[in-house]
Amino acid sequence: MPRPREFDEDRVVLAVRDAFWDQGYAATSMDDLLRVSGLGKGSLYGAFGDKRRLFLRVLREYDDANLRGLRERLGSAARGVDMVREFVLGVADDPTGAAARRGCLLANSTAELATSSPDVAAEARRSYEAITAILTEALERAQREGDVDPDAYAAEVARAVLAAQLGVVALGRTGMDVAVLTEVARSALARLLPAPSP
Amino acid sequence: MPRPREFDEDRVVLAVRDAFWDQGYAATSMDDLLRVSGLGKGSLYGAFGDKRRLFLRVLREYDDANLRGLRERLGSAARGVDMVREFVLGVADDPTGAAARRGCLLANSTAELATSSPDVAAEARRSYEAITAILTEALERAQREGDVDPDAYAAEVARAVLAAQLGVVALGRTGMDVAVLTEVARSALARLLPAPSP
DNA sequence: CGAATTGTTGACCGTACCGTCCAGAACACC
DNA sequence: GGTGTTCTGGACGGTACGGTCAACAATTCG
Repeated sequence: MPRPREFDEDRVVLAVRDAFWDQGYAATSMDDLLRVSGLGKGSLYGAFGDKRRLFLRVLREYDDANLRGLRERLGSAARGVDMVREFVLGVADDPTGAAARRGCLLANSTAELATSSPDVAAEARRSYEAITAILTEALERAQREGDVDPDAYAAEVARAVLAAQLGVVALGRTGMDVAVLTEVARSALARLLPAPSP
Repeated sequence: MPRPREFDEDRVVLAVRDAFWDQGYAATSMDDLLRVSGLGKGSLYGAFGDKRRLFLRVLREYDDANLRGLRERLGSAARGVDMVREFVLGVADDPTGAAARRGCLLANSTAELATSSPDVAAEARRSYEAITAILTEALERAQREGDVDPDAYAAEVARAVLAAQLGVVALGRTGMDVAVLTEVARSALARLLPAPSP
């Protein structure tokens, strides 16, 4: 009996995500969101609730997509160590530097909102723990494959790798030269992944 | 001939800094700043200009104080490597975790504003380059003192250490357990600072 | 004491904010 | 075709926003 939706929820979430990503949460107005989504006020509020709820949904979907992508890359990587390296080096992959300047929506949001919004902080913990688990798995595989020192504690290395990646993300946001950024990622990786004694 | 100021500029800058630090730039209103500074509107605008100018001044003074502190610690450290270790471990120093949750004003601001404000991005580049230089000096001293592999390229290690510290700062902001955060810092340091072959 | 200069206060302006609400439109089912 | 249900668009309200301004206060110098 009901009237059907005229819009695709996923498209709206993506459009809204980009707005939050580029401007930050507080600096993005509801008018901005209406503009980029193309919806009217009643539709947006009816389908997603207020600004805060919409943002949290966008953030969760962003994180979930991100985790799915990492698991896929782990599954398809030739070697476990490749996935770990790509995780860090990928931050500086775009030669124009645009992706690095944009950074990560989760990292940006955590920095902006963690103090005032426990939900965002909790989401960040959830996401980073999941990433750590994936990296740990990748590193354990790398140990079996002989690419990483089997005596290292994989979970500990995973956390250090995550920290390094987050640092590279933070540096990328400053707009520093992409070549230098790549060098930072490369040198951090070289030291964090202990090579097996031959 | 003029009427003297009734307030201390430095106190105002510190109070305003705390407001921006805790709430972020966009979420802090001019009314908030008037409240925490205790000034009237005319005084604040007369002495510091608009919100944006005031923020940039606060950020610059924060950075300068930060760099001064690092140089002092380098000067007073018993060994160069101690200063480097303290730089990373200090993030998780507060056992209550409050300092870690608060994070770094520069890192928070860069994540929130780098896209929309070139001034903030430039300030971040300036600050991180200066920190890299200080860390490089500390690491070169550590090499002379026999605490770090003399064959390592100090500037490269310095950049990796900075990335690791920024990563720990980012993780700290999520409110994760301080003990775990300390372990992350410790394990990253252990791998980033190549010990000299004995 | 008077003139000149700067600091202070808070009223005021126009705008933009977020969220609600309602009248009408579009469909499904009978 | 009628009825019930949801969706849509925009008008509307109350508030808070950043910033300006003018009147008044405090001081220094002549």
